[in-house]
Amino acid sequence: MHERKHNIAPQDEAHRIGDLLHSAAIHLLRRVRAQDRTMGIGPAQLSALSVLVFLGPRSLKELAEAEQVRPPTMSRIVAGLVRAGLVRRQTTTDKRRLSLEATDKGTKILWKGRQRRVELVARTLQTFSEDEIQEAARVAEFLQKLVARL
Amino acid sequence: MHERKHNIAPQDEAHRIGDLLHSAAIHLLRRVRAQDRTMGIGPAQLSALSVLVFLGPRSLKELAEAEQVRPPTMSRIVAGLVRAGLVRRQTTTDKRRLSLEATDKGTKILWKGRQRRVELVARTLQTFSEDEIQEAARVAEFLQKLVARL
DNA sequence: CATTATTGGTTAGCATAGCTAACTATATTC
DNA sequence: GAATATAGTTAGCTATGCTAACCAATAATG
Repeated sequence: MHERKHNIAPQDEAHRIGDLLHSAAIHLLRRVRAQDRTMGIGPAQLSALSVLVFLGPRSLKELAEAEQVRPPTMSRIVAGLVRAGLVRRQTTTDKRRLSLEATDKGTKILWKGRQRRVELVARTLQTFSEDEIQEAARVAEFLQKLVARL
Repeated sequence: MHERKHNIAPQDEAHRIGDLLHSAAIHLLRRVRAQDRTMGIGPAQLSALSVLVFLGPRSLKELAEAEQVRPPTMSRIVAGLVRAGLVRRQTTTDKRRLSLEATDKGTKILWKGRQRRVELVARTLQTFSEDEIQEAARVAEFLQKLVARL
């Protein structure tokens, strides 16, 4: 056996890190979710709406895939958004398909919601030092890279 | 106005980072959640169970606070865990209060679930270089610190 | 070109998880 | 001992997840 004093086996380390990330993600979202409830739109609706606003119109299936949920689930989420006047169903040449797009109201609401959700994290970050904020930027970018590869 | 060429205003930067973190957290959990469903225990139950396993017995109220949910919500989560034989309700000297503790079965299930959830992240991490894994470790620790201050 | 298969979305029905309001039982306080 | 406070539960609402079963429209195939 090789000497491994202060070295953890890489796969154990990967698990430990995965664990920490997972836990951090859960708690971050729990905190943020509390902000969401103040405006009458659920987290799944807000997330789906953000896809339409930032990535543009999508079919229901595409939206479901982007959001990692099944079509019936997305169908209901969209129904809620349409009911609230935040999303429009447009027909296309292929009459099976829908083109889902955010309304102006939806776009406005999204920005406001986004602001609120992010506010909490941003406020906390502002209590950090300059150096720490820079580190936070690196952290966020790394996470983005990681999640993209997931 | 002061010269600010390559410097973004700190509060904007904080918002940008908050946004990235928020988005990363959502997508990380979406991916991981798919793994969860393969074993018959929901995310809220798993998360509550993990508190009991890793931090020890708790009253219902304490558990609700740790998990950032209201007591009635936790009451039902616990009911599910008890029904599944993963958690035990113990009476205490104060007969209003409960001591909730994980059973052996609960502890075993948790470890298995945890393994699966983390697996995906760990597998992805293993495709990274040594340096990147070290960076990931710093990232995870920073996030932990951030979330703790939230 | 008619039939069959595939694809896109919805509906129905189930479970989990979040909430508030209202209730019961026990402790605490005056 | 009576009033008040605290711990949990129950009831009832909404939102989100799923699968199975369905309809409508398109694509593929004989």
